[in-house]
Amino acid sequence: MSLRVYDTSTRTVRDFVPVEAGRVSIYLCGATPQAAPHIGHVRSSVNYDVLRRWLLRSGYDVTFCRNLTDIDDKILYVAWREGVPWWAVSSRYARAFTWAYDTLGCLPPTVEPRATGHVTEMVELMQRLIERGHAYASGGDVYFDVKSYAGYGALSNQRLENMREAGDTDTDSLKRDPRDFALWKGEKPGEPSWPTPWGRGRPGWHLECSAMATKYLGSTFDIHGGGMDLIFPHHENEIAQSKAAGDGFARYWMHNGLLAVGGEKMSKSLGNSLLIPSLLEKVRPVELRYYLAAPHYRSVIDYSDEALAEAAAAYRRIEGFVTRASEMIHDVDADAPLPEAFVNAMNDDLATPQALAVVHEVVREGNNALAVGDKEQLARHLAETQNMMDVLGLDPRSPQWRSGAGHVDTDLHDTIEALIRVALEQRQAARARKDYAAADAIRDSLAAAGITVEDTAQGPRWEIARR
RNA sequence: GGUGGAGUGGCCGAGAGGCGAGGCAACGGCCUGCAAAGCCGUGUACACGGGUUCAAAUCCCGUCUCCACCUCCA
Repeated sequence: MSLRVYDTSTRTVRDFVPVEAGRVSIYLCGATPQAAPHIGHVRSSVNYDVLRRWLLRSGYDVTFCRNLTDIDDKILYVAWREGVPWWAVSSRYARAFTWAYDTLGCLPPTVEPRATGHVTEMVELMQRLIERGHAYASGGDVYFDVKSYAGYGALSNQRLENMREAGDTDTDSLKRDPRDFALWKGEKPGEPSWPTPWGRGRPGWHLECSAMATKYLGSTFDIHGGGMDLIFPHHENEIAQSKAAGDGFARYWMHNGLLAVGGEKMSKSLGNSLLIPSLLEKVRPVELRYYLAAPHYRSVIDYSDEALAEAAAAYRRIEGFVTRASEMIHDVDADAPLPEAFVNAMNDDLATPQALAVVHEVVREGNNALAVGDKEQLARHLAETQNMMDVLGLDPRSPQWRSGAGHVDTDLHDTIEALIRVALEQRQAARARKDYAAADAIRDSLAAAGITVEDTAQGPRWEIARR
């Protein structure tokens, strides 16, 4: 079985067949950096990172384009409110998004284009649309004529007559139809602007994605992704612009489910955002990633501290096995085949819940191999576990997750190791003479210093305790 | 009003006609000097009411509740 994905435009799960064999092009709607990223933004990023890693593991070359909308009404508003230039606002929050993506272990995009760097491409696209009779300039603005494009509404499965008017400008009188949307907004005093054949102005929201996706991925490309809330109007409008202009555009549309709090969608405008730094006070980044990657990407995640803590516990079970097994096995085969059940799960529209069930089963078998000292089986189960977790961006042994709590990653490592060794030798001596009070006192002292001790068949082992 | 999605055991979370996904928690056991970790075992859950079927969480009809989108949004 090869990959099948749910395609929003057909509302069915379809076999994935790329335009060009062996290569996959993905466009992901990234952020509008007008505030710090919240957990919902990061969920989207993690979901598509898993898709990308799975395609890479499946042998594809992947071109991954994630845009940054660095100009829009809210950025201008924040800049006005703070009395700083608009580009200072978008740059500041763009850095915050990059930090969040990196912290969660998302691979950097192949290209990360910014809207303001692609005005030329937008102007060209508008010219094509006007020539073909799908757009018109009016009072400095440029609008898309929705009635000129018969497919309008196909993605979101809506009929034009049921749609309300577009509220994207405050000058609806300039529109031929109130449902027409702005491709370009004419210059206003105090706002940044760029020159066009129709006067100065700035991009509308949707145009940039059409212009940038086709610039970097070609007239027709494979997958376009984003949050469910972007289906309408954003993606509907992208399709209208690009297809009306003659491009083939995206062949598969994927949408991740939103993140809710208390049953309500998280969004900047509702003011219920959970920001990344505060979540990282509760769990480690890799545990947060596990929490976001474990449910199916199209389902709603209703955030709770308890569920986050459970996810962290589940991850630690896997991590514990990998850590203990790695002490016995030093060369892991990164090319070892993945369990068939895991492959089937991932190919089935990225069924990460079933994929993780396979991981847990392999971990159980691995723990049994560890218990009986079967190194051959242990090596196999360890390699399988790490390779499966790597597909999910969750391999505990990856450099991404090695530093931080649980690891001594400074030049003090040898010193600390030696000190703990001394204490453990004294404890072993006490145990040997059955002076358990002394042995337990040493263990308690180590625990107070943040070191947990476990006795195993191979002798005591220690770790820096999790917070 | 239009368009989608959801309701599963104490909790999270899959599945989509017949064998109880998986995890967390709990309880019992094994192991341990005691722990920890791990392993083994313990559950008869599918919003409600009807129906189809040898068999329904899954299909059909009806009902209730919740969420998202219908031009700010990932």
